[in-house]
Amino acid sequence: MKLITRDTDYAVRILCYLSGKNERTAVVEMVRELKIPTAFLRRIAQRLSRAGMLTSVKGFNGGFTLSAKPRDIRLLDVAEIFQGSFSLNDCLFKRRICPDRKTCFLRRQILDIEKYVLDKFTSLTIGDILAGGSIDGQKKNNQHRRK
Amino acid sequence: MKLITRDTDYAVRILCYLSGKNERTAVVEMVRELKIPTAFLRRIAQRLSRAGMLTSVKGFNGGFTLSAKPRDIRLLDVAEIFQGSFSLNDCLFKRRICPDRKTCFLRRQILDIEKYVLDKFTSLTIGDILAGGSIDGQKKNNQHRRK
DNA sequence: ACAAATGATACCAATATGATATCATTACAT
DNA sequence: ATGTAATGATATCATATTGGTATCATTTGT
Repeated sequence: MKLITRDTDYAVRILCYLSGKNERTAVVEMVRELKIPTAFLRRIAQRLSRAGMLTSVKGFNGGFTLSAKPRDIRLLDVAEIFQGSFSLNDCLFKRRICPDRKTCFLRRQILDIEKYVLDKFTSLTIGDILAGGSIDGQKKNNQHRRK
Repeated sequence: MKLITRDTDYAVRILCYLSGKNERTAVVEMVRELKIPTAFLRRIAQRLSRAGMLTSVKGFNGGFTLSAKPRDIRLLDVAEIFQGSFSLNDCLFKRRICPDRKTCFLRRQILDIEKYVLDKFTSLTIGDILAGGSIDGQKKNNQHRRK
């Protein structure tokens, strides 16, 4: 059971790092700070850029900046870039008509659980992560104030 | 985001089917009823057997029977046979010391969500699935009575 | 001895994951 | 104008997981 992949994890770190900076930041600098393999970090930053989460500037002194406020970047949207849709529609049984009532019930249970995960991923933002981490974990249980 | 794999799904169907039967049941019969490819069903039944959920009898007139009451077979245990441990320990960061507080916070959130999933999978049993399905979905919201 | 069953494995194709490498393009500085 | 520092786009690769098949060994009732 793996809710987020390494790409998503790295993306979150990149977004958090850029939240604390006002200037454009080049990949080389991020690599230095975040210990993520250069080529990999580059690809992740590019994907975030294409997705509109980062704004990029090419050429000399180029680099990346956050396109939105940390508070407005939802974990769900980050995760979907790298892990595909979290939509509840694509369950195992997509293509066939419900074979019997029993497995239908299971399916409903699974969908309920997935919905819970979806809600959590939707309400958690980069801002929450920054806040949760910077005050030594004391604000740990405050992250749902926007629900 | 896929909470259960096809093996687990098929295993649940097999367990549900055997719940409704008192005699030993051979793979051929299950295949007829459950529309699962023979070789695949066989492998799944064997794994369930090795895990102690089914009791098998070899030879002429052999087959499988449930080893426990439906109410005592937890979805968690079924899923773990096919999908490995749902333990919360194996997060992405297993091998390294927590690189910074921000991602630690993320990790805690992820672990909390995983714990929720774990709880659900633990409380749901084959018995619940049978009950949920057999009364035309009317008992849909009753499945947590044992929590 | 035969046939009907499971046990144990080995294998295979497709996809996802984690990561690297390369060439093209842009843009500043001189 | 040219070199260099940057991102853009993509191709490639190794490994693991998933979904499924095939085969041979073993057991057992008739």
